[in-house]
Amino acid sequence: MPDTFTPGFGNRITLRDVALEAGVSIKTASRVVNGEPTVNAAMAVRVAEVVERLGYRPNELARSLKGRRSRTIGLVVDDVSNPFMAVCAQAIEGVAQEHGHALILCDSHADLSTEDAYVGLLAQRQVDGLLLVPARGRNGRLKAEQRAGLPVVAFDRPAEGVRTDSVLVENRAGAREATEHLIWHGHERVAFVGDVRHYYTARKRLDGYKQALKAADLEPLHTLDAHSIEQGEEATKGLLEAPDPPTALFAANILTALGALRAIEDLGLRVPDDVAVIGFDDFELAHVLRPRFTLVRQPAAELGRRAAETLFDRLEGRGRPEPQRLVLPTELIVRESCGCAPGLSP
Amino acid sequence: MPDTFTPGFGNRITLRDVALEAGVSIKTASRVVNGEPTVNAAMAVRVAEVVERLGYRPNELARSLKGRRSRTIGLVVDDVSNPFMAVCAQAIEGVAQEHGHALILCDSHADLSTEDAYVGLLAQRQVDGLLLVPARGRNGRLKAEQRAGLPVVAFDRPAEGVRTDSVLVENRAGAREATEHLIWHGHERVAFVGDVRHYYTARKRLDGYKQALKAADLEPLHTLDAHSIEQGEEATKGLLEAPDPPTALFAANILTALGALRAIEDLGLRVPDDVAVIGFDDFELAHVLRPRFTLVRQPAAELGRRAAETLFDRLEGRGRPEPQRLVLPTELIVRESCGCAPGLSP
DNA sequence: TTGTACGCGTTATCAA
DNA sequence: TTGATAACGCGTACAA
Repeated sequence: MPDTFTPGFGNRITLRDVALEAGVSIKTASRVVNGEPTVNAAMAVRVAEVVERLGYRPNELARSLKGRRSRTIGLVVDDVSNPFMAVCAQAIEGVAQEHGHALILCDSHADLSTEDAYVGLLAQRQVDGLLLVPARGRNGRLKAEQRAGLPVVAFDRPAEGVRTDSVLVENRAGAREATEHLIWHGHERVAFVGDVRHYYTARKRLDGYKQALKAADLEPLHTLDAHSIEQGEEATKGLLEAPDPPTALFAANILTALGALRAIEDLGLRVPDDVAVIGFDDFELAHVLRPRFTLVRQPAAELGRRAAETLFDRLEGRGRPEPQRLVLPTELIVRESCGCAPGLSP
Repeated sequence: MPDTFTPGFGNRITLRDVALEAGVSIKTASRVVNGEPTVNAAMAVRVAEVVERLGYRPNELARSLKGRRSRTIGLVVDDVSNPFMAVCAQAIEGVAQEHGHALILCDSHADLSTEDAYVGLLAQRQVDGLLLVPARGRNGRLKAEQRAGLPVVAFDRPAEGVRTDSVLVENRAGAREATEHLIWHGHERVAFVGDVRHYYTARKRLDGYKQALKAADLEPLHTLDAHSIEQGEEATKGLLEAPDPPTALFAANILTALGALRAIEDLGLRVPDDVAVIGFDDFELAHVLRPRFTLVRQPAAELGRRAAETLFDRLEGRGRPEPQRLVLPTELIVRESCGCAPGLSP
C-alpha cells in the first residue's frame, strides 16, 4: 500500500501495540501506564521500556469515554480581544492547567444565540464544567444543561434566568468611590459618561455614581449608551457644550474614557483644571498619558482565577450545594487626571 | 438508590435511550440523528420527536473515537494577555468555529518546556491540528508529533528546528519603512530601541532598521534587550543623555515605545520637535495620545485568520505538500509623532 | 428500509 | 499478580 496522506490521527500507537510488543495483556500494559501498584516489577520495567521505545501516549478521548469525565472545561467569553477578558482567559487557562484540564475557548461576540449554540456544542463535547461571561438575555440551553447537571460559573456578570455560581466585581462601590473622589475635590457638577444602559456592569456603575451624588445632595447628570470611543467623544461634547457644563466626568468604561479625553482636547479644555476625569477599567497607557490618568482598576486576573477555582471546587465536590456569589473589590488608582498632585502615584 | 450528586457527565441521554423509547434499533436512531436519507419518513418523524422530547445530543467524544478525527484543534500562544495575541486568538476561534472545530487554548508563557508539555497533551487529546506561536528553542516533542502526522502551523514566528507551515508578518520591511520615514523627515541620527535581541521579531526589525540606515549612509545607533516599559524608558534616557543624542527614535515594540515616550517627557523634551518617534505594534490609545502616535500596524486579526485557514487547508487536503510560508504586510500609520502635520490621519 | 454485529482505545470486573 | 471479557456511545459493514 502506498504511503498516502491519511487525515485524522495517523497510525497512532495504541495500548494493544504496546501489549503485543511487550508480550503481555492489554490490561497489564494499562496498569503500567497508569502506575497501578499491583504489577510485577520486572514486567513493569519491560512494559515501560516498550512504552518509551514506541512513544506510546494514551488516547485521552478513549479515556474520557470510559471514565465519564473529559477533563475539559469550556469557556465562553463575550469578546477575547478585549484586554480585560484576555487577562481573565489567561488566568483561567492557568488554573485549568493546574487541575489537569484542557480549556475550550469560545467567543460569543456578546450574542445570545451564538452563546446558546456554544453551550450546546460544549455540552456535546462532554465538558466537565462551564465558565461564561453571559450575554444579555435568557439562555434556554444554558438553563437546560445546568439542570441536567452541568456545573456552570458565570463571571463578570451574572447569568439571567439561571441560578449559577457567579464571580463579580464591585462595580457599584467602585463607581461610588470614584465619584466621591471627584466630589471631594470640590466638584459640584459631576457627569457620568456611560455604556449601553442595559449592560449589567453599566447599570451597576451608574447606580454607584447616583449613590455618591445623592449622598452629597448633588444633581446627577448622565449620558448613556456610548459604546465606542467616537460615541463617548460625542456624548462628552454634548455635555461640555451645554449651558452650565460639568466640571468633572466619571467615564464608566475604557471607551468612554478615551472618547471623553478626545472631546476635552478637541474643545481646547485642559485636564484636570477645566475638567477633571476618572475612568473605570485599567489600560496599559494610563500612566503614560499626560496628565496621568486616574481610574478604578478591576482585578482581571483574580476574577478569572477565582471563577475557575469556583468551578473546580464544584467539580471536586467542595463547597455548599447552593449557588455562591463572590464579589471582588476594585481599587481606585489615584493619579493626576482627577486633580490630585503629580508624583503621588506611578 | 438515592439521588446523590454524581460528578461527571450526569446521566446523559444516549442513542440507546432514544432507540428504546422510539421502539427502533440504535442504528435507525443514529440514521435519523445524522440526517441520513435512507429512512422511512414516518419513523424519522417519530424518532425526531423522541430526540426532541428527551433532549438527546450525540456524544462528540464517542463520535471522535469512532471517526478518528476529534474536530478539535489546539492553539498554543506565548501570552494571551498580550492584546495582539488576543486579537489573533479571536480570529482563530472564529475560523475554527466556521469549520465546526473546537479550539483548545494553551498559554506557554513563552517557556519552551511548557510548550513542549502542551504539545504532548494536545496530541494525547487527538487534536486534528496545531497552531502555535513558538517559544524560542527547539521543541523535540513538536518535531516528533509533526513527524507522526500532526499538521502544525506556526504563526508570528517560525518554529526552530522543524519545518512547518508558517504565517508571519513583514517585520523587516515594516521596520525599514518606518526608519525611512524618519530619515525622509531629515533626521540623520535615528536610534533603535529594541526588545530582547534573540527574539525573532526583534531581530527582523533591527535588520530593517539597519537596512534603511545603510541605504541612507547613516550610522546605526541602537539599544536592545528592553522588555518592559521601564527598561525602554531607561534605554531611551541613556540614548538621549549621551553626547550627540539622536533626533529620532524607532521603538521596535509597544513597550519600548511607551518607555521612550515617558523618557522623553521626563527629560522635558517634546515630540516631535525635539525627538521624533515611530513605534511598532498597534494599541488602542495611539490616536488618543498627544501628539497622535505614528506606528507600524501589524495585521493581527488577519494573521490569526490566515494561520487558521492554512491549517484547515491542510486538514481538508488542499494545497501543496511542502511547508508553506506566508508573510503579511504591515502598514505605516502616519500620525504626528513622526513630525508629520496634524490632521492628516485619524 | 431496517437491524445485527463489530470496532474505535481505554478502563473495570472478575475469575484464574 | 495477571488476563479474558465486557462495557463506554457511536458509526460502519453487511445482511435481512
